[in-house]
Amino acid sequence: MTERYDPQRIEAKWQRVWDEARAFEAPNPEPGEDRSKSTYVLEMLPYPSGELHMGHVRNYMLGEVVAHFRRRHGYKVLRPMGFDSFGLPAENAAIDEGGHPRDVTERNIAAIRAQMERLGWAIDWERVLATHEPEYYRWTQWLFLKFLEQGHVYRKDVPVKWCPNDQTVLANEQVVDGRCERCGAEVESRKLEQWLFRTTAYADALLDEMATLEWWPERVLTMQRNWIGRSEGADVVFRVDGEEIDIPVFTTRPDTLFGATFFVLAPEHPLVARLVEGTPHEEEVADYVRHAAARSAVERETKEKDGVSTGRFAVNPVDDARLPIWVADYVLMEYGTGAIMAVPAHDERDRQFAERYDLPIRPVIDEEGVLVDSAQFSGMPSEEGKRAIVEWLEGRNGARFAVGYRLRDWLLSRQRYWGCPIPVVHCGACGVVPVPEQDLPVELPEIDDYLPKGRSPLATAEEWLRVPCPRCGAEARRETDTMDTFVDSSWYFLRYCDARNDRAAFDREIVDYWLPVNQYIGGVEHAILHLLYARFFVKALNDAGLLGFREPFARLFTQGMVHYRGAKMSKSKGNVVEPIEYIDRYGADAVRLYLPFLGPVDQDAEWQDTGLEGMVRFLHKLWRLTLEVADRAGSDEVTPLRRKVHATIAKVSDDIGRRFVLNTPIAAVMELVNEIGRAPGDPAARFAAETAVSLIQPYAPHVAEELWERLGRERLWEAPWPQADPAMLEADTFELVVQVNGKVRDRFEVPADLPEAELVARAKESERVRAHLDGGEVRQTIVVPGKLVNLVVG
RNA sequence: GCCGGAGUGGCGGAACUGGCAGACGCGCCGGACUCAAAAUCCGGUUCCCCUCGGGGAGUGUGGGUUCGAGUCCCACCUCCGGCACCA
Repeated sequence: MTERYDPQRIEAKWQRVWDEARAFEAPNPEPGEDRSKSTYVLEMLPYPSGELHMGHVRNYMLGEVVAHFRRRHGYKVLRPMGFDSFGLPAENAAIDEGGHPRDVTERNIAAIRAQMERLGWAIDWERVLATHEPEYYRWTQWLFLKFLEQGHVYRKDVPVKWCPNDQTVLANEQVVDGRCERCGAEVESRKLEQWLFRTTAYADALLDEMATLEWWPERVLTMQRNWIGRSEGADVVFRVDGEEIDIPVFTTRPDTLFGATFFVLAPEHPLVARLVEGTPHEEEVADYVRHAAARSAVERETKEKDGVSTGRFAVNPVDDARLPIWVADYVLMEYGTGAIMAVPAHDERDRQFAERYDLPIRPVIDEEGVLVDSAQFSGMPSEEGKRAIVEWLEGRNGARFAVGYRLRDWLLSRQRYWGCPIPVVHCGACGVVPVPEQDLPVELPEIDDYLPKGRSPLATAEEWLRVPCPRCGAEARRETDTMDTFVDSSWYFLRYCDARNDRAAFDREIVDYWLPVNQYIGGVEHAILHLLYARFFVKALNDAGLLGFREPFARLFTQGMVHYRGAKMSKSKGNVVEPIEYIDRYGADAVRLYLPFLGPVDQDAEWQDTGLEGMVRFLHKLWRLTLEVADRAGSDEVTPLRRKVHATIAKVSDDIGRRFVLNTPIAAVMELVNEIGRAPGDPAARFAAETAVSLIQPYAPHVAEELWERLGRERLWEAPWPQADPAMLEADTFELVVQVNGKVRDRFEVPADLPEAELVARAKESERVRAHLDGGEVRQTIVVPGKLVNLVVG
């Protein structure tokens, strides 16, 4: 009777061993150390929301396998972990349950870390960080000031999206269908002076440098491309008839300029009031503007197009035609210049508007795509016309080529407590003054009430608020807004490299050694914002000379979600499966093994309890068979099982190392173990078991380590990865497949070195093949060496 | 509408450059062990026909290229994801 596999006992044992051996710590490089044998494996840092869930396990298993695999290939592996610990949920929990958001957060971090340790993840805990710690956000603030100094941050009075429920300003990115991404409340519009990052200045860099990201999923690149939304066209200047006022418009269709029949301003356009002042239209237009402002974003998009006339005219620079100027909210102030030339013949939206208000429609392009009724440009293909018209106008200062972007600047101010304070002081005399570097961090004050009431909760901390101006010494006030948490997570991967540095955010030499990240792993939900912001940060820091690279993540992998009972796991649906329950029952190794086995890791997958049991059965089998063969003598005899071992090594190594496919390696090892069970007396059985244990180590390291020890070996975590012997991959016989007209009719063993002519002869001798020739003549034979013979019969 | 991705057994899914479709796991069926059951282990399992041997069909649909197509090309259908009053 062999000893039973007891996961709980061996898991605790090996976790202790690894801990004492500091097995997964990655020392920083000596000066000048070659970075080619190092690798940085990074998973998106978790938000500490309480418990670890299956999605985390699936995510971190990917990094886990890569980290073990590369370490055993001789790489120095950096695999850190941290917590994205500022943010609304902790603050809301504190408001609901009382207590400080910090206490809620730190309790959650401790709980999650304990569960991660229970899973035995190969993480360098010496580098752990949490973004809410002053040791971290001190440098977030320092970076903010650096950005300010470089002109990447600015303040602006902006109409902001305001969530009446969360009492905070939302980034454009956080508004979905006119509703708050977080709570679903309908978003309102307000004017506030806000801090923004000038991300638009990097629009082209963010777009162009995507070309270097060959290892990113196509869909993520597409999403980023769509998000930046670059379109080429021209700025064309229209003059208000009878006034010295020029209004530029952005258009991607300068070829249709001759088809413009009216002109539209967004209701928010600064010239609207001036154009109608003192005219009979003043009241009607003011009315319309007021109503448009009150409309929700949803309403504005779904309703039928409407607008009002200003009674004014704009002069079309191409033909001096007088176009009536309208105000309509289908024109957005945020895109282009907030004004458009309307070409109802060639633009669907303009056409709808023209039909409703009976405005003229003038086609200027025929079915062949050639310009008509366009003065000297008539007869030109429209693409050529675009260029020609702009060039012609350019000479008369009426237009210039221009590029429009969908991307907006990143609004980073938040009127909330639980975030990184913005390190500036407002002085009546000096204006906005940065907090001097030696006074960082500006720590969060202790306050009683975190609930925002239309202004930041920090504004209630009277003593904290009042400071002397760092420049002139007069009484001044601190900035009371905090930063969007995306700021915290836009540079954490740099901090990991030099996590304990208390003199700088990071040392450039060390960061340049580890980065770019060799493999970044996370949810596709971060495909746009987080990844775009992190890329922006790195580019800006590179331009400031703080980094030697321009893209943070060389290779990206986005993993799918884990579903349960046909739906996304969520607390409200009550279909959450807690990893810890399964770890208690079946052990960490079974849970670790199951998540990557579930299906292709880039796709969503369904958790099934019986599936997990299959993993438990496999581990028991591996355990039993390995102990059975453990005290056998080794043998070099070449048997089918020995060949199978080498084939498995090749398959597993290729799948993990080159293709980054993590489920099929598990299947391959299972297949090998099944073979051991079927050939118990095979002289290669011990070698096969040893290899199976070694190959499964990245997935199930505890049981693998224990069995490795029982096999008389030590320290599997740093043992070299097995290598397939190429000679063993080529058998001296192979199974020849014989086809007739492409259909398999027979198969039999033949020597591997048989010449082609002989293969064909053998194929023709087969009785089963002859039965299918139907007396027909073999007109052609196709031979694929080592594989098949296909006889073509006419 | 535009862009990206995917359609394979009862289920999750394998099949890297065209070459034995269905690896591995789940489920189901049969067997061993057991007084019995559970657990465990072993075997079978694409569908249809067949007495054995075997035969036929088969990767969303319709065409095409090829000795040979899940894989390549064309058209279409369905599903998933992203973007969208973006001028």
